[in-house]
Amino acid sequence: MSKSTKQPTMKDVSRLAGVSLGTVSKVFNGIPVGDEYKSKVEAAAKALGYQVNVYARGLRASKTNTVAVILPNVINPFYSNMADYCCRRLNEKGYRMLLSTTSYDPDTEQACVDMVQQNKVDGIIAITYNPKLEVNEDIPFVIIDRKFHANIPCVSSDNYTGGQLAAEKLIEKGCKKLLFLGISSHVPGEADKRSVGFENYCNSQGVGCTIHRVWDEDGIDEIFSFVDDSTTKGKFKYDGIFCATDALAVQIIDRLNKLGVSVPKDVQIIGYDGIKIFGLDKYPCSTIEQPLEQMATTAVDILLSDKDSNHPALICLPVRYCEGGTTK
Amino acid sequence: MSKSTKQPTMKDVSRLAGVSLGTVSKVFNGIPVGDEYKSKVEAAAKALGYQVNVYARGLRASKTNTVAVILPNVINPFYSNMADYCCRRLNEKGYRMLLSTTSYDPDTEQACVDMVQQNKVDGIIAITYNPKLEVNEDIPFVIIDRKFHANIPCVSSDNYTGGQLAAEKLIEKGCKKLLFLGISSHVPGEADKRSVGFENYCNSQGVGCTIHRVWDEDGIDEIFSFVDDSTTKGKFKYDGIFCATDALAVQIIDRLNKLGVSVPKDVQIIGYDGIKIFGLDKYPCSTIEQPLEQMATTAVDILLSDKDSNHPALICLPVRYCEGGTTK
DNA sequence: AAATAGAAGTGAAACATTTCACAAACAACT
DNA sequence: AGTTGTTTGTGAAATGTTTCACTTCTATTT
Repeated sequence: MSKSTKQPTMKDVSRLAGVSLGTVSKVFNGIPVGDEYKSKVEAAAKALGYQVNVYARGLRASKTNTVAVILPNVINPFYSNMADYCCRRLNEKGYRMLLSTTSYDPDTEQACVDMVQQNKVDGIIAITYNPKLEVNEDIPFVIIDRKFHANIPCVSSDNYTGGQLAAEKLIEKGCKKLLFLGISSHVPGEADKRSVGFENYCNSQGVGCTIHRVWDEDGIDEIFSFVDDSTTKGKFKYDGIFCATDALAVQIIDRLNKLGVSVPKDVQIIGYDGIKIFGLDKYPCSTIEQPLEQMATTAVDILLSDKDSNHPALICLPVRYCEGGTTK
Repeated sequence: MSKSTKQPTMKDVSRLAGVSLGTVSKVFNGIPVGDEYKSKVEAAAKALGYQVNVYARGLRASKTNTVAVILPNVINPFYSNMADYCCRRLNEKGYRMLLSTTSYDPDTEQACVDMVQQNKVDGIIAITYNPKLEVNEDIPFVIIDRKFHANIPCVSSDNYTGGQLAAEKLIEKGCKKLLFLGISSHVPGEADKRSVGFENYCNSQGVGCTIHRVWDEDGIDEIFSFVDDSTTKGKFKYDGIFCATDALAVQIIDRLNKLGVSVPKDVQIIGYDGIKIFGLDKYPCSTIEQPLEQMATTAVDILLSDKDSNHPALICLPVRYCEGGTTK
């Protein structure tokens, strides 16, 4: 192990290849150069084991080959999957990933964005809920799940259709009294459209539906008491629930079981996300699955694509319904 | 939004503060400097919104304030928790985290280590299974769960005691015929001690135990067929199982249920890891919990501590037994 | 009071790259 | 053949830090 010799520099390469510094630089930046020169440089670089110094490059040019990914955390499977897929795609494209977690704290979010901006990363991918985030317009930025600013592309799943789909499935499976359960942040995001799609579809089919949404500061207890209040002697008022996330669905199922309400016999439940139980290759509940990998890949590709080739400001990727045992 | 002016440099700060460049540098590097100078510099820096340029610093010095974390992936909760806790601790200490995932591929692992070394990160934390990884001895390196080299500190949970504890609990709860199930990599790691502790404790108590371990290339199917073969008409040969990981335990439980064997009535199961089901604040099975946060924190602290203050080469952090409904 | 050691500030050099103005070579066109 | 235009290589300048050899200043000792 250990090969602790000093790294060769471009100067070493240029000397060995017998060409100028500028030519070596061109070769490594894909700028056209005569074939014989190019091969001389490549041979010399290989012989020396040369690799560009990221810091020197970062200092002089703006090219750092590093992209920052900013997420609330990386424990929640939705975020960690996102991080994983982003990392893979970035590495494929020759980029490194700088990961920051914010714990949903607006100050931390701003600090991350600032830090990352002044460190001249080549771009930022973020999931953030800070309504007044200050971002420098001339650094590539892609945001996930929230339309934040006209000029900043947003990648999300097709939340509206997902909501519709949930309603369609529950109705198809015989539900008559539907309920939506969700926890919202005060910052409007794309996920809000889930309940809208759900409600609209119910109305269009003449099926009654109740929307129960709480603010995140109230926490899940608020929802639990709603569920408790809707239950009398093991009978639940509704026969179909659409939960805004799988995590919520799992908790609701747990709560209902404790109340003696059986899923899916007494009430059918559909979640949203499509996260699999770890290890097992199955869903913890019936769900509307988001194309996580495609979302991450799309975010990276847009970020890294030419700034001028203007992209749609909002990219909704298709969702699909997945059976997970909590519907009939 | 958007404040797209050029970043101020140290020169700007020195000009505004009326001091030399060197003094400004000292202030930002914690090198002693007269109080009045210090406050002048700090005031000027604040007024200008100055922050050091990471790339210039990385070029000149070796200090980059960046640590690379190399993991197989960040989807498996064990790894993603690790990444999350490492990130938090690093940020607390003023460092950034560069995350790379390897998919267990030795070439990728080596490539990550190389890339990261020549980019002069300040240190590396890794979980890797590459037996002949080449690492440069003079870059701080901490490895998790595998004693890799005499000079490289390893952080792990106390696997041996964990194995003993699992045996103790199962025996205490009345099991007479014990079984260990595990998937091993060909590269010896700390996790191998789980079965050793388990077996030794069984022997010391005169309780019969079977160790069934397969190589990772055989995959879980090998274990499934062992389980199938040990079952006749809904009767399972053993009454207590210790699985090397929770992920495995969950799958075994699933399999046993399908065979008509009931957990924990017919057979009790203990896993290892202590990962919680997402969203829910409970364990998917009874388990030996690793102190994940403490492991991450310890790894970071050792990495960042003085190189000279020599640490123990192997740090085993304490585990504990957690009830998860798959034991009586 | 003089001498000296120690502490603290200074400014230029060094770090490894990219970029830019320029030179050289060559082709094409009158 | 002379002019023009295009392409391609060159080497110096520039990027924002840290470091280091000096200088200046203060305090201590005799």
